[in-house]
Amino acid sequence: MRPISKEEYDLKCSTRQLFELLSEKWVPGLIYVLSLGPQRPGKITGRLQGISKKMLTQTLRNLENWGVVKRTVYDVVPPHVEYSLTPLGEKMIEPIALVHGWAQENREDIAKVFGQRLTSKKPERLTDQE
Amino acid sequence: MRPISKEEYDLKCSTRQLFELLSEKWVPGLIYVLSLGPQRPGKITGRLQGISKKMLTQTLRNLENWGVVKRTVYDVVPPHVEYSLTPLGEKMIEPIALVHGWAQENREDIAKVFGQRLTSKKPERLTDQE
DNA sequence: TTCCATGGTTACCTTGAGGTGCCTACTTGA
DNA sequence: TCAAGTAGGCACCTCAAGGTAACCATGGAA
Repeated sequence: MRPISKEEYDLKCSTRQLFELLSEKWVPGLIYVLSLGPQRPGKITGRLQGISKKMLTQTLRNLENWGVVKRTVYDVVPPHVEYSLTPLGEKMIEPIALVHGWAQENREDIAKVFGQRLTSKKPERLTDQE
Repeated sequence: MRPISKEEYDLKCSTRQLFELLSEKWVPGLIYVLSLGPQRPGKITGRLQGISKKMLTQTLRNLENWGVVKRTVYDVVPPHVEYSLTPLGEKMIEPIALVHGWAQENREDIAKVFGQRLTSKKPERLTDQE
């Protein structure tokens, strides 16, 4: 009935690991943007509202080391660099797309929760049990 | 062809918001555990390897404020408290289950990436472009 | 000869998420 | 009278994620 198996949510649980990977602030966004096709850094910055140059480079460097992203340099001037997904990266689109699809269908609910989250960072029970 | 729409990944993008919600360390795990049925804190701690008492309470309190989790107190002694998902919480199972399912099918890939991640926290280009 | 665009690197700093430990309150049982 | 189990609050601390800003190298345009 419930859709999730009873597997322990332990440190070696792949679900937990995946969430840990995807919880790095710019990772899902970057994979998402690159899923639209190979991109130059400038373009990526334009599409990822709010990312700084440092975080862009850093996250790309990480994804590169993980084998998720490929960096291609064209030896011209001014420098021309392009980032694209590796086959492994292409695979990672799927879970992101799944979440994306769900998020689109449940905008209102997310907005509701997200609003609550913003207004009460410090946890506080709103209505006290009597 | 590509499964993700061209919607900007901006601050109001529900996908981004959802990832932000789910990236809180214990949130997916807690929703997952509660998806197995209402649970008492002791039981939850047992199932969520590594969570501290403080983080359990804090995360539960947050989820409660967001309307995702319901807290029920039975006035007996010793105290008996139970946490369960609200209808909204039940809805949130779905994206988590989707990621969960994908993670199960792609354990090896995740392990590969996750391993890389652990060995190189500080980003460093492994092979230099010549 | 100064400026711009490109793609980075580096040092520095702040913030807050998350961890540890100790305290309370209640009642039952040894 | 003291321990133990239950639920949780509170103070404190640390580490690292992530932000800002300045700097470098290059060559063509103005």
